[in-house]
Order: sequence, then structure tokens, then C-alpha cells
Amino acid sequence: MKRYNPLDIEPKWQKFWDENQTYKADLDSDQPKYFSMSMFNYPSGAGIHIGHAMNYTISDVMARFKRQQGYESYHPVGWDAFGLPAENFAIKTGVSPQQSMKTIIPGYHTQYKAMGWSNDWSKEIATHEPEYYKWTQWIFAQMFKQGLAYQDSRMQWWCDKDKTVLSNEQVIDGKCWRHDGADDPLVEKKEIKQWFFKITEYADELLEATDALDWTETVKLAQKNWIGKSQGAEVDFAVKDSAGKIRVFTTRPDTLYGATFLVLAPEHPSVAELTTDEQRAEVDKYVAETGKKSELERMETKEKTGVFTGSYAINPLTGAEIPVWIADYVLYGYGTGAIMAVPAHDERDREFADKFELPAVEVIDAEDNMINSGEFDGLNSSDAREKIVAKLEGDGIGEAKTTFKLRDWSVSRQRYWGAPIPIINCPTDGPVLVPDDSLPVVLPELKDFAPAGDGRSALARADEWLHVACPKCGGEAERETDTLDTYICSSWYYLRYLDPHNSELPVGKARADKWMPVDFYNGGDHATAHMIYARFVTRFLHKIGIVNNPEPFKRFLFNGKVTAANGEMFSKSKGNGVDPLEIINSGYGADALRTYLMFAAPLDLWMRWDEKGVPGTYKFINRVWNLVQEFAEAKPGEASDAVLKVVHPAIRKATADLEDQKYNTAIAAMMKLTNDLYDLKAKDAYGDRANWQFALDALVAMVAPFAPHAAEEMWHQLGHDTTVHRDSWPQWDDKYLVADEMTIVVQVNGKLRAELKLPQGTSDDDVKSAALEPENVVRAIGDGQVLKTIYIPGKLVNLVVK
RNA sequence: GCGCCGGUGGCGGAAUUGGUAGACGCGAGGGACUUAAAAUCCCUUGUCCAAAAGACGUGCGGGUUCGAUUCCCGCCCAGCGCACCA
Repeated sequence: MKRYNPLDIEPKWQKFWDENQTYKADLDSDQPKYFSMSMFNYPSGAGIHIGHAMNYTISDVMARFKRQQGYESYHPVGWDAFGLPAENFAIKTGVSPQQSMKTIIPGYHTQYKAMGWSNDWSKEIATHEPEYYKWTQWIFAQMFKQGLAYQDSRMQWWCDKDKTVLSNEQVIDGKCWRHDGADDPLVEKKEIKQWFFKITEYADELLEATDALDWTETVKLAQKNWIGKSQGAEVDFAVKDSAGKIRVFTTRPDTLYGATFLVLAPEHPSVAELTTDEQRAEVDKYVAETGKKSELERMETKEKTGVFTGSYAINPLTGAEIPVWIADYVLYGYGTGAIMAVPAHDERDREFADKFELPAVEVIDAEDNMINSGEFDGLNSSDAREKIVAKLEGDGIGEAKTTFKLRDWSVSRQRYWGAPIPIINCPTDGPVLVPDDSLPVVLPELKDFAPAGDGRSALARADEWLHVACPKCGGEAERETDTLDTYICSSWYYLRYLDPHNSELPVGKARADKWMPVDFYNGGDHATAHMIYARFVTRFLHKIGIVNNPEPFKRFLFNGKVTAANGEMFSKSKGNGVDPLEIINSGYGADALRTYLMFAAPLDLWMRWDEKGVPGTYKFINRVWNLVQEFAEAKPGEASDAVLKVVHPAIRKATADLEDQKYNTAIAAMMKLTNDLYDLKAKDAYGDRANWQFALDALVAMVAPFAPHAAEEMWHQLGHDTTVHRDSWPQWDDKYLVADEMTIVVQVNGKLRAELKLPQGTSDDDVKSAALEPENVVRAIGDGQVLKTIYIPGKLVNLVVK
């Protein structure tokens, strides 16, 4: 009998797959398609660790399962964001790295260079780099041509460690997404001229399409919150004794009669003009103080602060003179940076009014009807909302307005790496796009990658690269020294897998239409940033006719992370990482590791690393292995279908669970089947060859997505000469799902008293009378009377006794 | 503060529409094989009780129901997300 030794088997099949490309999908096949992907970017500086294993394995299991079900299933494997190659790990785990992965993720090679890394694979990436740049720059150029890429000077988040600006989405808890450790500094705000993508133009459609996505509610909600749509109105308030006016945004125009003061953000440009001489000292002091406060401090301050400007505005409906204040609870970046305060109906305004003793007027009663609102009294507040806006519009002092929290996407970075922005700045023509046929703009070779120090990247020092002729006028001009946010690359990379050698477009239409959207996408983070950017870019590519479907990911799973045994995050500094290759090589093999990762917990739960887990799943694979070995040596015996009665229910359970992505219970069903087969072989010693063959084929095929190497080996041992990984998913037959006997539980007043074994098909009346017989039931009934008998067919009888 | 999700043995976790709570695995205990150990195989394993019988048991307190881990109300705790967005 051959012993199970993964270190023997796994290299054999790795080699086979690598050489024969068994898993390379036929991208032009007519079979039904299944496209699964893992997010390439697992957030950790610790290099390849168990978290990557988890990510890769989830999509790979799904892809293998679908392939066994007869789909043309594709699961390309990328590079992780920190540049470590998936290849080594992927081959070890039986995930086949595809040729196409070498054509994605612009800019990382230069990142490695900047970090002083260099090895064979980074050199290999370098040979593909121009192509990486080309398509990212091409997308920028299309955006520019459509007016969706523009330059603006505004306050930006700034990471002092990277010397670069960041987008809103890249600021996490006040820190840079790349530097969010305890010792890292908070981000600051700086006014810098930047390139933006006008994602706000897509805000509405992104929001509207969110509900229809087959994603978890949490992620959908996070996206909706991030987009943050508010419908309301903008209203002009005249300033007393002045020609000026103040425009405010409100979602509650119905409360306009209750607006008893105005509040402006301290940064509001009208503040200086509104401030009276008496108040000037106090206002200047307040503005200076708020300016010094970090954005985070400002957000965390609970107590309301503010000062009076000395000016009064006129409530356009009541004509009342109301004071104009400034306060930092009003944000300059949202709405108009000014609000009308309605203390009676807004908690924040009430707090402010209470503190500074400002008046409040109730304008809506408990029944939601208007009061103290002149001609609108008695109306329902939502009707009043419309009527008041209509009146303001008629008077030319207001209009209905929709506002979003989502800001335009800041895409410039002052880094050496990343795709250069394909723009030439000409003194005469301004920013001019590099013509498509001159793409890509590649990065120059540099020795020193440190930022230029003047707010520009190291590229500002690359004189030869920098100075070029303007494509329009031919005059002297300079290249843009900013590079593109690498999130742009990750917003379209999934498309490139489908058509890696296309030199006309990022992806050919036929391929994209055939495969997109990605059926199943999983990753460990980025509920907002990456997932919003990817949706935006895909919608844009849809609009310009590159892809049919506006959404990139049909199904998205935000899987839990793996933490150290004590619940801490794995980190380089703590040195608590778990190296999957070490576990594999220590003798357990990749199959046991994969199986454990999928078995330990449901995918969306966080999982603590348990070093006893892999030995457990190793044991399971070993038990399956032993069944197959013993079967080969066993002698034929009597016919019996006992084995079918355990295998068919198991197939049904495992299939259903896999369809639902409940891998842990699917594996539990396979383990249970294995235990049942052990019991049966003790009784009939593999007697019925045909039925045992079916059972073991089914078991091995079901185990195959999780333990691909061992399964392939066993599949061949069972006499097959095809691969288990294609068209091998077992079918169950309903006729074996029903047991000969049914087990009926007998309860008395809801308490379990006995269990009956009755032949299948026993009549209801017979079950009910049988339920009265067991000794324990008789005892429990005692002197009582059976008032009612409840029978749930095939399950239980409950006797109601008094 | 608001929103979402959750709280089940020593541990990770199972339980269609309310219907045998604890599947499966780990750990633990016992046994077989072995000179011995490892590996392997078998048995036991929610708590109380010597055992049977029984009682108790899904964060806490109520409720609905023949029957509640599941539904309703009120708490407590933990996690995640958002966090002055007018």
C-alpha cells in the first residue's frame, strides 16, 4: 500500500500543469464562462504570508469547482502589490499562474528599483513595462479628451513620508494608506495644483447601480455612504446694509422659516468682507486657530465653537434680520460652505444655539405639519419642501440642488514610480496631451529617486527627459513630472488578463464581451477606494465602447483576514507572520494548507491562525488516500447499495454549499462522507466494486478543488486517464436521498422524550399512535390528558398534555 | 453618537421557512497495534448526577408559541463601517 506523501505528489503535478498548461483557459471557447479573480493586493508589508494563500485559494477553489462542472473557467493570478511574485506560491498551491499576468500593474518595477530591489522577475516585469504605461496613459488620454481629466489647485491631503498628495479614499483614520502604523504621522493638507478625474460626474449612476449589485450589504452600504447623495436646495440670503449675499445649501428647505442664524465655514471667502471692525480681532483669531488645527482634530472636537462676524443676513421668507456666525462645524468642502441654522429641527444647530444663546423657532409640529410658516402653515412638510423651493426659484433666490460627499479623484502623485501623466506643459498652449501614437511615456533611468524637494517628484531632475517640444506649437515645453496613482492601474487590470497581447486597445471587444464582468472577485480590503475606482473606470470604458457591461464585478466577496493566534494582525515588525511555503515544505503540503484555510471558518469571518489546523486537514486527505489504496487491493464481494446511500446525500450537500460559497460546511460534508465510508468498509470490505468505485470517484472529485494534487493522483489511481479538474463533478441521484427508515422525535410539551424508528411511508395515524407507546413517553404523560397531537411529517410528534 | 453584523461546549465553528442544539474539525480521556514511541485504527467527550431516569443549557431580562439559537420588546458586551456632509 502506497503511503500519502505530499512532498512526492505535489511537485509531480505542479510540473505537469506547468508544462501542459492544463489550466490555461481557452479565452475564445464557446463553453459557458466563469471568471474568478482575487484582488492582487493583500495589505501587508510582511511579504507573502498566509493571507495571500487565503486570497488565491478562494478564487482558485471556485474556478476549479466551476471547471469540474463544465464551465470554461478562468482564474488568472497576479502579482501582489509589494512585488513579490505570486508564481512560486501559486505553483506550490496548484494555482496556475498565467502568461497574461506579466502584462499588468504598471510602475511596480520602478518601485522595486526605487527600493533598491532587483532580481530575475523584476527584470522580467521591466520588459513589459512600456505596455503597462501605455494603456494606463491611454485611459488618462481618453478621460482628458472627454473632459473628465482636469487640473485644479486645491487643498489636498499630503503624506509627508512619501512627499506626495493622496486622494480622500487613501486617507485612513487620518493617516496615509501606505503609512498607517502607530509611529507614522497624520496626513496634512496643502494647497497644490493637481490632476483630477471627474468621478463626481458618475456619482449618480454609480449610486443608482449599487443596489443591483450582488455584493454584501456592508460593502454596498459603504459605497453608498461614500458617494453620499443629498437632495436639497441652495438659497440666497441677502446681507443687511450690503449688496452682498450668502448662498447656503440645505436638505430641509421646508424649515426655512425656522432659520434663525447663518453659519459659515471659517475658510469661506466672504468671511473677511462680512466681519465688522468690532468683531475683526476675534474673528481673525478664530480663523487662525482653526487653520492650525489638523483636519482630524477638527473632526474629533465634540464641543461647538464659533464667533459672530458682526453682520446680519435677511431671512428671505420672514424678512427677519439674523446674525451671521462662523464655526468649524461647517465644512468648507461640502455644499456651499455655509448653512442656514435651524436650531429647532437640527441637533447640531441646537447645540450651537444653546451654547451661544441664539433663538430657535419651531416650524414643524409633531404631526409633521408646518407651523409658524406664513402661507405654508398646515401643509405637510414634504409638500412644503417642494412649494418653498418653487417659490424661491420663482423669486430667483434659490434652486433645487443635489450634492454628493464624493469628491473628484485626485490622481497626481509626486512619486518616481507609477505611469507618467502623458501631458506636456507648454508656456503657450498650456497642458497638451501626448499624442496616442507617442505613447507610452516611459520613466527615465535615474540614480536618485528622492522627491525633488520643491513638491515635485524626482522626475524634475531628469533634464533630458523633461525638456521636449510642444506637440502643438513645437516650442520648448516640459513634461508633467507627476505620475499617476497606481489605483488607476488596478481599476482596469482585470480586463487585460482577457487579452494580454492586444496592441490596439487595452482589451478587445469580443473578449471583453465574452468574459466580463468578473463572475467572482474577492479580496481583503478596499470596500470603498478600489471598488469605487474600478466601477468608475469600467463605466467610463463602457461609455466609450470598450466593454459591454458597465459593472466590473458581478459578485464580490470581502473575505476575512487571517490573524496571528492571539488575534493581532500579522506584521513584519512583530515578526509573527506565518509563511505558507514553510508549512508546505515541512511535510504537510499545499493541499492540506489549502483545505485548512477553506475549512477553518466561513470566508467572511476573521480567522485566527491555529497551528494544529493543517495537521487536521492533512489527516483528512490521508484518510481519503487510504480508502483509495485499500480499494485497489480489495477483492470483489457481494452487491450492496449501502455505500450509495451515504454518497448521494453528501454530493448534494457539498454541491449546494459550494454554490453558496460555504466551503467550510462543504468540506465538513466530505469529512463526514469519509467517516461513513470507513464505517462501511469495515462491514463489507469494498464488496460492491461498481458502487465503491462511484463513491470514491465522487469523493476524490469533490476534494479536488481543495486538494488538487492529491486528488489528481488518486483520480489516476482509481483508473482514470483524464484529469479530475475538468468535467468531473459528480451528480447525485434523488432516489438515494431517502432513507429506508425515518427517525421521528417524540416530545411531550415540547420536551424530548423518545425517538422512533419507523419504516418510510408509515401513515400519520400510525406515527401518532406509535408515539404514545415508548416507556419514557408514558411516564412523561403520567396522569395527564393528551389534548393535542402535533405531527411534523417525517420529523417529530409533539404531545400537548395537561 | 448613527448604521450594520454578531454573542452557541475547553477552542474554531454547524443547525431550510420556528421543529432532535452542538454537524465537521481541534483539544482532552480511554483502548487496539508496537519492545517503546510516532503514525494509524476504534470508543468517549455540553453541564450536574456513580449510572439510569431526570434537570439545566445558545450574552442578560421579559413576551409570542404546542415548541424559540431562530420571531417581538428592553438591556449588556464585542466587532466592523460612517462619523459635525447641514
